[in-house]
Amino acid sequence: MVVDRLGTTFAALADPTRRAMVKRLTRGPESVHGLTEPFALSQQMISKHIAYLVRARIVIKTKRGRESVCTLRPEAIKAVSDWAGDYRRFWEESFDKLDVVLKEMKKQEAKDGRTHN
Amino acid sequence: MVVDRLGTTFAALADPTRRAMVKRLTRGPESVHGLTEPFALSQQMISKHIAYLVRARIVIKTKRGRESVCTLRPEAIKAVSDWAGDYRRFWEESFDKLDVVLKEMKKQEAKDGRTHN
DNA sequence: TCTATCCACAACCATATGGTAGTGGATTAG
DNA sequence: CTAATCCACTACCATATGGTTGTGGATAGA
Repeated sequence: MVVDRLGTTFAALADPTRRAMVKRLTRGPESVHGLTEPFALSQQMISKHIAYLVRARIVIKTKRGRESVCTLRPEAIKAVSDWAGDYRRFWEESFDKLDVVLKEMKKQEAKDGRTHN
Repeated sequence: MVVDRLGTTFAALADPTRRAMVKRLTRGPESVHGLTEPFALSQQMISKHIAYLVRARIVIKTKRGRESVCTLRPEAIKAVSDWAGDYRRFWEESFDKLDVVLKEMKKQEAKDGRTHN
């Protein structure tokens, strides 16, 4: 896997559990234990998932007493948004074309007097 | 892997080769052969990568003669954009807070008369 | 001090994926 | 018809990851 930074970010976000963690962390920092509760997964798996998020720089982990507190780094998610934003024009054009096609089809249907089903 | 639809999309986009393919496909549909040329990868690997993109519904493949033509589906990338957009408010708030912190630091520096380096 | 809690580390297994090599079907060009 | 091109399919290997189990360190609370 020749995975670059953005690729690591995408890979980390591919797992629904990790995306749920990210969502939860938007409410504020949370301990590993706090992140374990809603997920019905072992503490070890949660730690592993967090490790992936940390490696992708989506989350920062700091020790405070016997707890490890996880904090969300917004830059990583912004990078995803920026990447997708580059394709905005493409899909907007595509949807415009699709719109044209749909209108053509409707016209055709009107001529045919029925659909192709 | 309990990967849902969006997860499959993220996983497909984790590979830089596949993201490069997506970029190329914004210029219009392309045959498998056409996608092979710029990547210095075997035809088999390109086919595999395309298969992942197809499975994630990012690309549609249609046969035309002896060629398979790949076309980009903008909806999939829009889904990524929409996902990241949900976090927009979070990171904008975060950056505002960061801004405040930075200004506080500058004030402090002015008082100290020097930086902490 | 003693115990419970929070967490990390290691070993282990199954599966998905990145990558190579070989082959053969289908279509196009000569 | 024959050869070259485009592409899919299979087998094979190495590694990363999802997941479990067991364990032990460190801290907080009694």
